[in-house]
Amino acid sequence: MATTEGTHVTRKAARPSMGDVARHAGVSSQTVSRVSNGHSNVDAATRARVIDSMRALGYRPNSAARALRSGRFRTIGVIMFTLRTFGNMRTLDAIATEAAHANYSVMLIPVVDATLEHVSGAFSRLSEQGVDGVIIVFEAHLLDNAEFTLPPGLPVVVIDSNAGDEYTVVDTDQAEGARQATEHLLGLGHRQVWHIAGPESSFSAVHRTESWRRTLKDAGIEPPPALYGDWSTESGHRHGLTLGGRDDVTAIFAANDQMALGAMRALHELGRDVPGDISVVGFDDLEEAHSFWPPLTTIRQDFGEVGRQAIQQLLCKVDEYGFDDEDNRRVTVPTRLIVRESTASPRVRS
Amino acid sequence: MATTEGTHVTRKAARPSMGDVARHAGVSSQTVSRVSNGHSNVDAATRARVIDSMRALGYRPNSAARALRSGRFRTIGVIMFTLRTFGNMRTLDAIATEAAHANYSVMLIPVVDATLEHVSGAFSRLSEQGVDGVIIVFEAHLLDNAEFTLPPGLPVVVIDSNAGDEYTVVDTDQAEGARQATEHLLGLGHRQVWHIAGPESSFSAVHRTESWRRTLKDAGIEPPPALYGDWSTESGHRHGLTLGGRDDVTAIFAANDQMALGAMRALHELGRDVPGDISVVGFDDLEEAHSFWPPLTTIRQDFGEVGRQAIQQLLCKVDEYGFDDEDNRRVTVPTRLIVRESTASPRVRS
DNA sequence: GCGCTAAATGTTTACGTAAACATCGGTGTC
DNA sequence: GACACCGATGTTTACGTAAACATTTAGCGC
Repeated sequence: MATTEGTHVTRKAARPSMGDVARHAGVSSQTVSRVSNGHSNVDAATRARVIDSMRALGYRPNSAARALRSGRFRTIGVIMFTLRTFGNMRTLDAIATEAAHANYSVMLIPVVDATLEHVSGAFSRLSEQGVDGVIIVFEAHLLDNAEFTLPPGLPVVVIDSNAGDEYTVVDTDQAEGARQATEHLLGLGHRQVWHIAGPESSFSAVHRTESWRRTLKDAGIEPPPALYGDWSTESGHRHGLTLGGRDDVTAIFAANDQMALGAMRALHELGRDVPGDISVVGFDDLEEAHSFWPPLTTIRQDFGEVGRQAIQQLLCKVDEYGFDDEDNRRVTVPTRLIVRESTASPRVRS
Repeated sequence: MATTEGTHVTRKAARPSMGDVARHAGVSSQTVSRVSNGHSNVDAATRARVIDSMRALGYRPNSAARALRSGRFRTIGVIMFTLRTFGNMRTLDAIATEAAHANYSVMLIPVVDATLEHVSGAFSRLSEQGVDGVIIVFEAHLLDNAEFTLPPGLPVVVIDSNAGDEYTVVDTDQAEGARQATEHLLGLGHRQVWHIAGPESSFSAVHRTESWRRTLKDAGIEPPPALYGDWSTESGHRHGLTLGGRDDVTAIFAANDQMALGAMRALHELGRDVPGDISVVGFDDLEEAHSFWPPLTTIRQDFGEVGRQAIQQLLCKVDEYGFDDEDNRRVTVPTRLIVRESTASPRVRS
């Protein structure tokens, strides 16, 4: 067991600073700084000597001091409502990977629930922790009544929401995806497409629903009422029972794969064949979707690209920080129809 | 469009510092510091005045300066191999939430692949960024050949691995879970339980496999060879085709839900009934597991508790940093059998 | 060889905070 | 009423870095 004195010594054996390296290499600490930051105006021999000393002493730059001095943290904050959805997880993964590439770290700020209080808390925690920019992954309207005090001038990119013109927005092309799904079913010969929608509080859900409706209208079909779920398999199951009980339903477009899965379970329970009696299309392309029974036809979102774009847009803003804050873009990432075995042409009516 | 001068002014309108607040409130900056840190030895009236000034000026403490001065960052690092598994996502969610409770931020360090190079890179990025402690979520043996230079003395907690006695380890009780799954099947009357295992490079997988084997032996049954997969539905599907083709197979324990799902798809394709012909048990309890067809009997892991325990252990180490570094514990989180409809008693042989 | 330029390096300083120490009243004790 | 003491507040200083400025040295044209 360590004595107090012992621990004190342990603590004292702190990380070496630039000064230590400089002394070891026989140069000034400013030269060490230049080497550390890769400035060009250092003699090759000197640089090598400094690097050797860094190695020898196990020098690591102190990010706090660096941030204090330079005002840059090389860190971006990510505010997320929940990590529990497939899409958010994939997006976060892409963001973190892409940020690491650019030599940025990612600070994760979870928002437990979508109350104003919690969101404000996240923002304030964020502005205390040092970040150079923020990516907000919202699916709600909360940015509208923007009571939030984001530190003014802090670069922001929003994913999965439409925050008007105030911020740069990156998002999957929800409308395009919903159109692909609906047209795929129409193309197979279905005369009508029913829709299990996501919650009306979600922008992506609303976009998908609107696009489904528009696509039907463009095809001269009067859209039936949408059935609103909450993304869960359970809600898909509930609506699946309703739709499966009707003879005139031959095609269902669910706003995500989970609800599609729940609907398919309901259809199984009702003894309806998928796709023989009813075709089902999902949205997302979960890892497991190709192993559902039957393997699910769905719309693949390119979460990786969304994350990449978000980082790219954000870092571009960070670099030009203070020069042209008003330049907010809207980046749209395309979707892809993945055809599997849950869709087929409708049976010819007897 | 902003002029250069304009932007300069914008930049100049920087965040107020303690000095500004102090001047505004007519006190010394040290008093502001005391208020900011909640020290008790400040007069109530003074404190109120300072807080008012903070509000008026929109003061936010500068974390870089604070960290530089105090040596504490109020940040913990999380090193993860991948965010793309259900378990890791849930664990991360719990860690982030729990950390926020304790007023800590989470810095996410992704490791693209499990090469020594990348892991070292993550560690070095980590030690440059300031963190007070690290949670490592590994499933591989990499910690053994610990070439890695974690900053000495940095508190570490490892999840999902067994890193010997060097670190505190928090993990799901893999052995218990596998035993529950196997005994559930035996209890239903199955005479043999086949196992679709996770990769041998994964500690959790190995634990589950060993426990399955031991449970069978304890029941006086000679375990059949395990079929090794890679966690993916695809590998589950492959082994499902093999097992489904044999008449003597009535019960399958898959090491995770995805492989169970893949196996069930294979069984469907072969026309075998689940659970009529063959019972299937998974491991994890994905959100969707209760909507698989049939709803999957599985072992639920309490990822939330794992995250909570990890944070708790880590913060406890952080607080006693330097006093008793050698106190490494092993925390085990229990599992729970969730019985659904993919398991049943075996059909009586004709 | 003179001065000029540019490259390499050193010196000074400030970033915002909090610990350590200093000061100044007031309060209780005998 | 002198003294010690304590609580509230101010003053000084250092944390590790990098920008700004200063200095030295080498190279080069004339």
